Amino acid sequence: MFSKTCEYAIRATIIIASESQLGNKVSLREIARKIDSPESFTAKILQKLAKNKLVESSKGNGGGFFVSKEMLSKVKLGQIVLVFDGDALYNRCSLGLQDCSEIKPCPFHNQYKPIREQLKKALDSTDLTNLISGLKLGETYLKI
Amino acid sequence: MFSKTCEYAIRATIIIASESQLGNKVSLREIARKIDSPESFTAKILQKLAKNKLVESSKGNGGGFFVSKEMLSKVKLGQIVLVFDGDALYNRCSLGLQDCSEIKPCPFHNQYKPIREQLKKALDSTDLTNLISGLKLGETYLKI
DNA sequence: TTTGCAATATGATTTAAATCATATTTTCAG
DNA sequence: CTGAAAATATGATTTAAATCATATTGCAAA
Repeated sequence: MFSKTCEYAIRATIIIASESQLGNKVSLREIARKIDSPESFTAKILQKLAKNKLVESSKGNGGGFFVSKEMLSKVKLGQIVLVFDGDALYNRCSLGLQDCSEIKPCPFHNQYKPIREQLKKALDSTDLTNLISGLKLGETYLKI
Repeated sequence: MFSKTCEYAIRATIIIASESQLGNKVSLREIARKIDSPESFTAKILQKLAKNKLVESSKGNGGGFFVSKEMLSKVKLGQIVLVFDGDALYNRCSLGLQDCSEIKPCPFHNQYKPIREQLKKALDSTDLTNLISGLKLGETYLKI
């Protein structure tokens, strides 16, 4: 569904959010290790996250990645997906037709529509707090 | 959502089903033209469809691709997706975690689960007849 | 039984995604 | 004010998906 890069981005953001709630910053090295992704690849992803203000970062000794308290509830999963995979998931015709729309639906459009809407809703209503709350409680996991 | 190859495959199958209902066979050339896909690429896709018995084919003069009446209701959209994209859509963790499961769900698992099930249901309950019925009525379209 | 049409088989190329590597800049601690 | 830690910037490589090209096989009609 999501690109691999996007999957990594989401996992990285969850790590950052999770640590931030404990008051910690996380370094690239630590994130890469925790999401089992090569460092230089992870670096690019984190840069993009930071540039798009989905996470914050500070350079230098003692620096790292983090999110502020407000961001925990403001940043939605859908925003991460949008940055890394664009709006294809939301708008692209499931059969790849250029002209597919409400007034000229493709043969699968009407069956797919409610599913896409449900997905959109889930992505846009899930914020970072939602994603990390289960982790602390031991109800959800982020291990490979 | 689907790979491009899979999208082409679905469109091709719809064309074939649609023509079959009128008693016609369709040639590779015609299909490629109608789904706006290069011939040699389309050829590979059609071969795979035929090999997996999702469509039938006959060689030689007057030959072409077609589906029998029974197949129109037996072949489900989900089967085409399975052949071309595998079961990733059904089983792969949305965050790419190997261990994600009901007992060790990832942070998005529970939100995603109902959506995936709805999608699975839609794919497995949509047969070729469903896909072509709207076309004849002018309610759905397959043009680029 | 030959000829042309049409599917089949296989391999090569191109393109985009994923991954890897290195150099630069910034910040803090000492 | 210097050195190490850390993010940032950019480019190269690898891998997989998508696309292109050509040769082969089978069928049916003339």
